[in-house]
Amino acid sequence: MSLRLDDQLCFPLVAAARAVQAVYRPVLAELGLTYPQYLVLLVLWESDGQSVSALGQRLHLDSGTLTPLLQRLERSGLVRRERSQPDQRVVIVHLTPSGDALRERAACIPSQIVGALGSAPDVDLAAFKATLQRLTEALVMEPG
Amino acid sequence: MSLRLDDQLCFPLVAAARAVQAVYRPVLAELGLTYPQYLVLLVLWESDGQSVSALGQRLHLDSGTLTPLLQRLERSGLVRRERSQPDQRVVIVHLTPSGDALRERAACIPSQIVGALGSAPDVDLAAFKATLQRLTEALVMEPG
DNA sequence: CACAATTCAATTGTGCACAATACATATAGG
DNA sequence: CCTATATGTATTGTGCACAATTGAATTGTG
Repeated sequence: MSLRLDDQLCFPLVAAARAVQAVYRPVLAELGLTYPQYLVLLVLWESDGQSVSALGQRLHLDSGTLTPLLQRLERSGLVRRERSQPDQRVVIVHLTPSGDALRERAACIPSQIVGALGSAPDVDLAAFKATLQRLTEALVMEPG
Repeated sequence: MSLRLDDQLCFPLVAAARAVQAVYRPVLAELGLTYPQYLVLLVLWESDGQSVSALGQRLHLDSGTLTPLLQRLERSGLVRRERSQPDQRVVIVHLTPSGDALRERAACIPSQIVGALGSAPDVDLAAFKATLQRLTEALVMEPG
């Protein structure tokens, strides 16, 4: 194994992740969202009223990342946070009506993004995604 | 296109990038490096004495990211920054002897990482890397 | 019941990513 | 030469990622 940048696997992966987020950025900016905020909303649109730790498991993020992010979403009026009655340690995140309504405005985003990605030729998206998921799962289970 | 998290391409990509960086983290911590700092050193080990903007082009990073990162590497004694004589706007980054010497200690990193990734079965690394690079290039050239 | 261990969120601190701006230097046109 | 424009880095501000710690609340065990 060499130390040449072009021989590394990780750099293309990280660079691609940054590049794709850059495609989302202007689209999401119109909704006043960042990409990680959008991910949180995706999860809540699927199933509202989840705890911080449940969101963290789904997105592989910890409370140090989620707490301030959720506070910003709360200041934007998109979510509401409240302690669970049965377990006061747990904070449940709910969509507000405005957060729920944003779902309709976001509906067109996936196709917009796919359109922008369309110029990447000959990429088997399904297989590519499967590879990414296998890789992530293998690493998350890892030594640590 | 749906808004379900599992249907998105981008999230697996971003999650995989984070997971791979997490594999590097403890390995690089022994050298006192972060992953982006390691990338900068990879580029300098290939070819010492590059400008900030040249590093930025190679790594797709701007001065707002690189300037403080390089200042930290300078405080660590691994690089030296000096203005180019012919063009005083340009800052050239040089490896110090200690930065150059670190290359030997880093030599074993790629194989360590490949070992950790080895548990991700059935991933054709070469094809996967090619896909990532095609994707990144297509996006970098894009509209913006 | 009491107390230890665990769980969950929040906080703090460091570092990266990027937009916007500022500022110095360099180059070109007149 | 002198000014307009372009270039290269640095700075500032916002937001994300993560380690480490804190503190409250819950659960398990004796």
